[in-house]
Order: sequence, then C-alpha cells, then structure tokens
Amino acid sequence: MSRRRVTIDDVAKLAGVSYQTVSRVINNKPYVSETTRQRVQEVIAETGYRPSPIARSLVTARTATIGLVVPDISNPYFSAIARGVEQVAYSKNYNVLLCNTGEDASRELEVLHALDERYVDGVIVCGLREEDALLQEALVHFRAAVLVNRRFADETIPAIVVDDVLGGYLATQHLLQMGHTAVGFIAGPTTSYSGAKRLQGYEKALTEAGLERQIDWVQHCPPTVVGGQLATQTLLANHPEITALFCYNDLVAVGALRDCAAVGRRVPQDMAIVGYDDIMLATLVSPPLTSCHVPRVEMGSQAVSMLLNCINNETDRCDEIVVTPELVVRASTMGVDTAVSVKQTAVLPNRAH
Amino acid sequence: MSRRRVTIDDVAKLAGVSYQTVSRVINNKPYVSETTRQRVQEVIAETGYRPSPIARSLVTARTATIGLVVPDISNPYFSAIARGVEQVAYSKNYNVLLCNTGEDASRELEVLHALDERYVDGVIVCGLREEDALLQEALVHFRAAVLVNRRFADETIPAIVVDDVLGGYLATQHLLQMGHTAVGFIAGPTTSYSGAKRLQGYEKALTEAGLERQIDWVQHCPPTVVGGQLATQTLLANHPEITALFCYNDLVAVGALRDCAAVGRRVPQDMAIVGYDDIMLATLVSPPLTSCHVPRVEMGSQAVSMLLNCINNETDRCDEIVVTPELVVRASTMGVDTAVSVKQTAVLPNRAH
DNA sequence: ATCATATATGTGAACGCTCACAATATCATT
DNA sequence: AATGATATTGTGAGCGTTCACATATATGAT
Repeated sequence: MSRRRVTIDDVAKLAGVSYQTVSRVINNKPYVSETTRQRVQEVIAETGYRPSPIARSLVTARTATIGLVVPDISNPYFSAIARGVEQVAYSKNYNVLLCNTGEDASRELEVLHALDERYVDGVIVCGLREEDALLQEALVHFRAAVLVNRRFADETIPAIVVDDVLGGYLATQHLLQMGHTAVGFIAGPTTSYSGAKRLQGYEKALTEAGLERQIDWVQHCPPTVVGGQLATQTLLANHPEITALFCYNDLVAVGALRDCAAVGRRVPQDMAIVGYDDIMLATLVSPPLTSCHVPRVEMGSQAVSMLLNCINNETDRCDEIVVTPELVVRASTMGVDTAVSVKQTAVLPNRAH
Repeated sequence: MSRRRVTIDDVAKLAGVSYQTVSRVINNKPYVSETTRQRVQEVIAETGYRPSPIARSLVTARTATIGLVVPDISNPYFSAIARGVEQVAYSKNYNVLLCNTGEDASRELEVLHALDERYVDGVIVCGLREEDALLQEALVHFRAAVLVNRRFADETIPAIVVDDVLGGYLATQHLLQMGHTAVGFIAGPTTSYSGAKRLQGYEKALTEAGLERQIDWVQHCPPTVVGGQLATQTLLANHPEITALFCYNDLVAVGALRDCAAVGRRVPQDMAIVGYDDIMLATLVSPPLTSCHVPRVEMGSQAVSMLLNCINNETDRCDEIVVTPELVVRASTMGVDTAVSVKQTAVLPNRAH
C-alpha cells in the first residue's frame, strides 16, 4: 500500500551529509552550519520525512506518551478531566493513552501494569479505589505519576485534590443557613476517599452549628442516579424528620430529586437538596440543583502540567495542588431559579512548597 | 530510580538458552521443547521480565495501539463511544490513543497527522467535519481506518453509521401519529452529515403523510443546549403555528424544553418535543424526553472489531455496519410518564458483504 | 547402518534512530 | 608557522526485539 518509509539515511544521502547531521537538524541541536541546515530541511520537506518515534523511543527511553486512568470515561466527571488532560498534553506534544477501570479496584493494578509495559513517561490516575500499599507498589515503576482526588497517607506521590472538607462544609453550612436542622447525607460509596472528606466537612458544619451528628442520617450508596434514589428512599423512610439532603454528587442528588418527585415531596419547599461536582446536568434538571462546583477541566490540565514537571525534573515541581470548590446556589435549595455564586473568590490552586 | 531493565538476553543467559529460544517462548511459537519452555518461563517469572513493546514495534512495524479521534471527549455522545472502544480494545490487548479536535475541522487533519507519526495500527474517527478529499488523503496513510457516523461518497473507508434517515423518519412519524401537522425541525449544524440524513427522514415522513414541507420550519443551530434554546426561540417567534419539534439531538431538545418553559408553553400539551441519541440526560429532565436511541457504546465496540479485522486482514471484513436507532417514547410527546419502546426489535447491525 | 524428515536450537542481520566520541575544518593568537 | 580553541562533520556502537536462515539433534523408514 504505502511505499517504503523514508529513513534518516535516505535524507542524509540526498542531502549529501551524514545521518548524524540530519539528526542534529531534526533535534535543533547546535553545530550545524546554516547552509547545511537549510539543505537538509529542504530534503526533509521534499521527501516528507518524519522521524520514527519508535526508533527514537528505543534509544531515548521516552515515549512522549502519558497514561490516563479513569474509572469510566463515559462518566461526565471524568470525561471533563480527560478533556483538560488531552488538551494540554496535546499542546505539549504528548499523547494520551486512555484506560478505563470500570470502577473495579483490581483492574486499576492491571491497567497500570499495562501502561508500564507500554513505557509511558508518566501516568495520571483518577478516582482510585484500590489500597494504598498496592497502588504505591504499582506506581513506583513510573518515571512520574500524579493522582487526582486522592492522597496517600505518606504523601509520596504528587496529587491534585479538591478541598472536599471545605466543599462538604460549604454545602452543609448553606443548608443550615437556610434554616434546616435535620440535614441528611447521601454519602456515595464507602470506599470513596473524597466521600470521607465531604463527610468530615458535613460533620464540621453540624458541630459548628451546635448540632449533634446523627449516625443514621448518613446513607452510603453507589454514585449513580439509581443509587441515590434508593438511598434517599431508605433514608427518608427511616427518618421522615429530615428536611434537607447533602448528596455525594449530582447524580446521587438527581436520584434524590426523583425519589422526592415519586413520593410527592416538593423541592425545595419540603426538601432542600445539594449536589456535588456541578456537572451540566445540575443546571438542566428541575429544579436546577444547588451544587458544589469543581473545576474538572482545569484539574485535568493542571495534572498534566504537574506530571510534565516531574518527568522533566523542572525546578518548580510541587507535590500538591488543592483546588477550592465553590458552592453554586440554585433552585433546589431556594425559592428562586436564578443561580447565585455564594463564594465569588477565584478558584486558584494553593501551591504547597 | 529503577534498576536496569531486564532484557531478553538476560533471560536467555539465565535459562542457558539463546535469545531466540526465549523469543519463541514469549510469542508462543512452535519448535521449543516442553522442558526448555518451562525453564524459560520460570526465569521470566523470577526476573519479572517484560518484553519491550517498543523494540518489538521497531521490527514488526506494529504498535498494538489504535487512535480514537473525537470532537470532544467531554460530550456524552462521544464519551460513550470511547467507552465502547476502550473496552474491547483493551480486551484485545490494544491501547487507545485519545485525540480531541474541539469541533475544529483543520484540527482533524492535524491530529490524524500526529497519530500517523505515532505509528498507530489504525484509527477510529468520529464526528468529522472536514471535507471528504482532505480526510481521505489523511486517512490513506493508515493501515486501517473506520469512520463513525460518516460515509465518504466513494465508500472507500469502512464505516459504522446510524440509519439516521430512519431515525428522522421514526421521530417525525411519531409526532404526526400524535396528531401534529405542523412539525418543525431544529436541525443542528449545517455541516453535520447525520443532520442531513435526519432531515431526509423528516421530509420522508411528511411526504408520506401528504404534508408539504415548509422550508422555514427547519432551523439550524449549534448542537448545544443554548444553541437549541435560541433556535427554538427564533423558530417559534416566526412560526407560532408549530406544535411539535423534532430536534437534532437531546441537548438541542433540552434547549427547546427550556425555551418552552421560559415562554410558558407546556410540554407536551402545547408543544411536543423529540430528541435524538437518548443520552442519560433525556431521562432526567422534566418532562423526560422522547428520543431516538442510538447504541453508542456498542457502536464503539463494533468500530474496534471492524478496525481489528482490517488490521489483521481477517476474512470476514465488512465495510459498513448500519445501526438501527429506536424511538423511545417518553412524556415530552405523551401525557404519561412511562417510557414505552415503540420499536421493540433488537438493535442488530446490518452487515453489508 | 543410511538417509530423509521433523524437531529443536543458535547465529547474523536488521528495524531507525541517538549517543559518545573521533576527525576534520576554521579562525584568531602567539 | 605553529598553537590552541571552537565550530562543523563523520563513525561506530547500541537500544531490545524479531526475521531469515543455518545448524544440530532426534525420529522413523529403508
């Protein structure tokens, strides 16, 4: 089909120089006279020569490729991160290898193993469920790695995290400020790192308001619409006194919304609901959801920047970026339909040393 | 950091055989005695040896990697396809290189070029906007390519397409059966291949019902919520006689829903709305949207199967799979909230020779 | 014992590049 | 005119595999 590939030797021969000189031109290295450089470049243009990244990788031990591990790319939360990752990776001439784990912890290790075999220069890993020790053992093989939304206890691996304690706090505080005193938490998966953080924020807000936290008011569930709906059903059946719900994410919140619709509870009059992540869906359901906005695309971009810093051993490497979530108030907690941003401060990363 | 890589020679030495024998074991080739095979495998296990895919690629000219080009991975339509692609690619030990084009036609060529340089074994390209000639010129470099949702005039490149004429027909027919006679079409981008197909189906249904198609009842727009909302606003301002809308996709349909809400038109009583694609969102808005279901994950899986067939020159290669959409009726066109599948036939691909 | 045949193993080369170093050319200094 | 520094070019080797072929050993029929 396609004729034989043009090699560096072909170019060298045609330009009447050694292959090494051609290599110098390609890589913009010094010690090439202007005239030869031009001649070589002409030949390259004429022949349409493209250096083989594979041959290059074989000797440089770099692939200009990074791995992106997500639980499920069709989940809007992760696809937004992926967008950010792809965007800046591409702009820096890196390619992105995509891997789904399907929310399966053991698949995480499997996938990392596969990426390792592929010699990626680094990995960005999101939404991990597997244990610290096993993950660390798997991640140590990589030249560089960045975690998204998780921190290891010993903080060995750089990470970009959302300040979920703050998020949980803001969400709960808002509900308390709206006059609610019985606030439930539909808490997502028990294994979720961020879920645990949000729970802390939730508790903090309650404590601060002088309210006792009721163990029973926290209900775990899968992070899906159906999960949220069932959890809400269960929780409200056992505790009809609850008048407000803080939800693990927007999908869960939509589930809560549906359960309320099903049993005839009006939102926000009979039940106030706050979601998390602020995915597009939050603005489109009715009533639109109050939600904690998380800048996902930016998180993806920043993760790549961190990673490339590590890969290239730049001086300004940092090992943690904390992203500040922002509560966006909509009709699911207030009588009005207009979105109001309670915290108007810019979402700037806090760089740690 | 990590100690020197284990090579095939190391294994050979330790097992007391030649590197070629080790290679045979790795690749499950014949002509290795059972005893040596075992010995080699033991050494491989002990040393944790992994063959270098790069060195292998250099000689085999295969990378076990496929490229996936999408306009925007954060668009739920494409992320679902990506999911399907990744799933079966991974199961066949292929990796997926992800590329966004950002709905930018010239980026499509750029990205394909980049993938070509990376020596991917094949590409799957979705939602192309660029002209036939340019794309064909770019795609000819690949060992294999599969298009999703587009066909070239000369049918040179295998493709997986939705029967959008049928989809448009089913959607429109449904609206006509519900008693509407003034059915508008919010048609999406003018450059969309599938948009053109759906328009044909729309016209076909009208013609069949003996209705004259009104040029003015078709309004193009960007394939977004806002695009749909504005287009609806414009269309209904000019043609208040319209009582039903067929929309290019679900996002556009949600836009239509919003415009109706804004101007106080009740759905479905004053305005019936049909979307397309049946993304999750369609079930979550209120009223839930009647929509044309497109099996996106399956399309992704099948695209990979087609591609791998081409790459490996399997005998049963085919160059077109037509996927049948299915109308899912929900409350946006009927008085009831229960979803009803009008066409219950299984969604099976029609294989063309 | 002899030869053909099948099985088992080994050797040189190549894939297309970059690295480390060697060789030559250029030019100002002494 | 010889010296040394600096710019420019070239050479050999190697990255870690697989391919094509050569060789050795075992099996079975004559």
